[in-house]
Amino acid sequence: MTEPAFLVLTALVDEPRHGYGIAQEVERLSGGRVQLKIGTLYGVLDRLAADGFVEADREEVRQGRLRRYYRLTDEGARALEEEAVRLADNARRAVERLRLRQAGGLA
Amino acid sequence: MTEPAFLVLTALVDEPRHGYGIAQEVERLSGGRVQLKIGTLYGVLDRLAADGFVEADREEVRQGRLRRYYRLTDEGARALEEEAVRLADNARRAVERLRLRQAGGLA
DNA sequence: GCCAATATCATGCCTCCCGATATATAGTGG
DNA sequence: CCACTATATATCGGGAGGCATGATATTGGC
Repeated sequence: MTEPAFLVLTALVDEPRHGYGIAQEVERLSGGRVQLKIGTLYGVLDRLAADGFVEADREEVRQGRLRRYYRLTDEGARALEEEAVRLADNARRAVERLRLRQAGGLA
Repeated sequence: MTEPAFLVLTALVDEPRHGYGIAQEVERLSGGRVQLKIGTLYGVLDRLAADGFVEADREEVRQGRLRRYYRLTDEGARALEEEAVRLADNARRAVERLRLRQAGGLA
């Protein structure tokens, strides 16, 4: 799973959000580092929907503009959790090795 | 940084390795989950070298076959560490939210 | 002559990036 | 009231980058 997809799923964990809201939440989640362009976001959402990880929640018309809300499916929550475990494992192993390297390099 | 690139850098933290050795170490590191094809691996190595994250260490001829060893540069070590922090952050935030969701869902 | 180990190359696909476009309403000037 | 523009949101199309995969080259051992 790519980082944009991972962050989109994370943004949908607590509540359904619409496209613009997801983009803003992803930016917030990543500390401003990841700023998904709107065009990028909808491609990501389409793929996640095709995988069954998110689904349409409802549509609202807010000030004449359509808002389509997406929510995380149970399958999406499972996939996100598994991916989070992988990321944490990868990070942990890299950090462990880097520590050993510094120790060895200084000796 | 993509996962293949991340794992290749991690595989080179402790000592220089040659192509086949990197592929085997990546498979071991990932618990058998990531099996880089040789063709994929060299593309990843080329890009990492272009970024200055790895460099050629030495070449050996072992049983008539060329072995080209690569080593991690200091810049590569820094990049790996930064990426590890990002991965850990992403994973931590996702897990936190998922926990809250379960708590909320069960209430 | 065939097999194993290792590296290189070519092709295609998938995902992302980015810019352009569509739409409806609110607001603003005439 | 009408035209124009700005805003919020969604959609579409082209292009680039990175990975997957299979084919090819090379050398020594059996």
